[in-house]
Amino acid sequence: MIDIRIEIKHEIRKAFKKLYNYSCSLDSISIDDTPKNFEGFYTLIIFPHLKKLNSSPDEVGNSIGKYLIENTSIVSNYNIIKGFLNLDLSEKYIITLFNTIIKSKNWGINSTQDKEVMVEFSSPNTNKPLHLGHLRNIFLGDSISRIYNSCGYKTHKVQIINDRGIHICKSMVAWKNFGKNSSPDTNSIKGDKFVGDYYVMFEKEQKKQVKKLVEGGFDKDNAENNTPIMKEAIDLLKKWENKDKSTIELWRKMNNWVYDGFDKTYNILGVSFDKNYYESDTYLLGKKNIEEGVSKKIFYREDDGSVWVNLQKEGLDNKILLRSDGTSVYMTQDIGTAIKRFEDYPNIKKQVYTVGNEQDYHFKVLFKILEKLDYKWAKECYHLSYGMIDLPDGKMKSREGKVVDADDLIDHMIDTAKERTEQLGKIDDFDSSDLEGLYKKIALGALKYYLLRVDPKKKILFNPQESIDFHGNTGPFIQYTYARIKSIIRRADSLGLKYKDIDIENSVKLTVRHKKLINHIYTYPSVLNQAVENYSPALICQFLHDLSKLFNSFYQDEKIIDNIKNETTSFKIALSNLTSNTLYNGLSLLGIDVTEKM
RNA sequence: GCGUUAGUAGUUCAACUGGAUAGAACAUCAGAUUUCGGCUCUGACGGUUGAGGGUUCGAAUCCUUCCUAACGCACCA
Repeated sequence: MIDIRIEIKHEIRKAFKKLYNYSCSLDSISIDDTPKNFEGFYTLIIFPHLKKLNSSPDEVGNSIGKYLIENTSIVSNYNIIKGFLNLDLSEKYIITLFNTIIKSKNWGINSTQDKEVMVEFSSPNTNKPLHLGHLRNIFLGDSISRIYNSCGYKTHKVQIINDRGIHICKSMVAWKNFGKNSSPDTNSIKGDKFVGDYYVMFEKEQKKQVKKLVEGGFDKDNAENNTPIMKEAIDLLKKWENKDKSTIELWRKMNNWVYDGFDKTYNILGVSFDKNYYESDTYLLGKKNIEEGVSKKIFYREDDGSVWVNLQKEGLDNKILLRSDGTSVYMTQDIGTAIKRFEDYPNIKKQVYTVGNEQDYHFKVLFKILEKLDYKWAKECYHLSYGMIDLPDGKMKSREGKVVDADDLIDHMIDTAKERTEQLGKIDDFDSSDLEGLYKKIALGALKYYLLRVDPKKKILFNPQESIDFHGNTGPFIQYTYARIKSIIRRADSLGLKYKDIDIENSVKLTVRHKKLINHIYTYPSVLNQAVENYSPALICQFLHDLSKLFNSFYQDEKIIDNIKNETTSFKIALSNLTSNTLYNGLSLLGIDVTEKM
């Protein structure tokens, strides 16, 4: 596909040369979209060139405008306002664009898969169920990997599961003490919820015991590590590290409950992973890599035995890599995991870590360390950092139990979707299993879109009312537009109207709405490129919302299947069909399903 | 204290990386359906872009000083 802007830039450069004997680079020519309230599609900004041209904006605008009309087939008209030259695209050119899109079959999709990329996301701890924060992470990571995929990359979706450490031992202790051999099955609740409840139980009991100790004269910091129940947890962690059989068994059992629960949630969300990395597998690798770094003098060992890296030259600080007792810290296993991943997949061009912005500094340090260790791929590691989610009454705090549970939220969204859809009463020809699928699609469409439409870097204020809104800039609005078009297509099919593989000739009269719609669809591939470059599904949301508005406006303005049924009718159906295909493709990159009726 | 990031209509978000009169959506108000799906469309209202200073043809965007908020600066994960 040819980028329209670049094509225009080339022509303008030629015009400058020919009319003014003025040479400039393509980059110095800036072409913008023409703002809505002015006539035209693209706008040349003349100001930057005035000095060199030694002329006035009007003069330059007129001569360039005339040149483009006479010497290219792109421009049919122009107007100049101040130093801005607004260019109208010719019908002939728009028709070329239209035919290009029609012939490409899958506009915007690059299925070469000749590059590889790894995307890490989700990566939960195993002591708590997934919450709203995870959902943003999961949707982002999943969407980014889908976007990569449609831009020609083979993608590997992975997560690192924090399955080991004091947190899971806390759940284990609580279960041993209060669990009475119960299980998710006996209590008929999801496994992750089950284990999470024991974690909460631990924290409650811990609080009680700390209070007791403090009353007995302990100072607070000391008390936290000296309660009987905490001692038990620490003891369990030691046993785990020494591979105590019954401890490992319990650990495995509880983690498996959690994985069962996670799988159910992932399943509803429609996300999956190609490979899981487990901290329990990789934390020892990191230690090995660090010892090697010490012997190469990249890291240094303090007298007490702890290992550090000095990053002051890089503008950062010193960072500990191994504790004095030889145990690993977070950074340790991240180093090991990164190295292992590039060993597992030597061809990946890029590794994307989807992790919240609270860890910006951590990843800066990690990538610097990998660079110091002389891994060439270190610069291909990218931290896809995203903002936290705030609730109307403040920040989510998982330690205080102030979280929005993922499953509860989804259930609630599905209920709302059901309620609203029933009110509309357009579902007579659905059977009950269709309906269940329909509500789920709408609910998740709303939720995914709501969390993806905001620039990842920015924090999100989660407003429960707005998140389940189906009007305006929302997922269901776009799903509705799709369903609406599909209804037209069904009708066209039943009437035997032709709209596929048509070649539009000049006999079709294009309106401004047609032209805007075609131009918009034509830019889809460049939107995808931008989305990849900026790691931003939000750009796709915006594109789809604009596309839906353009279509609905066109739909309202004129009858698509009219009585005339000539080439123009075919064209309008084809344009609708093209719109629905693009909506379908775009939504699928957000992980949002469409529905033929709703 | 130091560092990072942010602050835009009443609210939630945009602004093509320095371009025009800062755009959408929600909410509010006024309209549109003998019609292919009204979860739609067309308008109106709404702004000193946190504040001041600077850079230039031109600043929400770059520099600077304040103010406010979040996060980070652990032998936590």
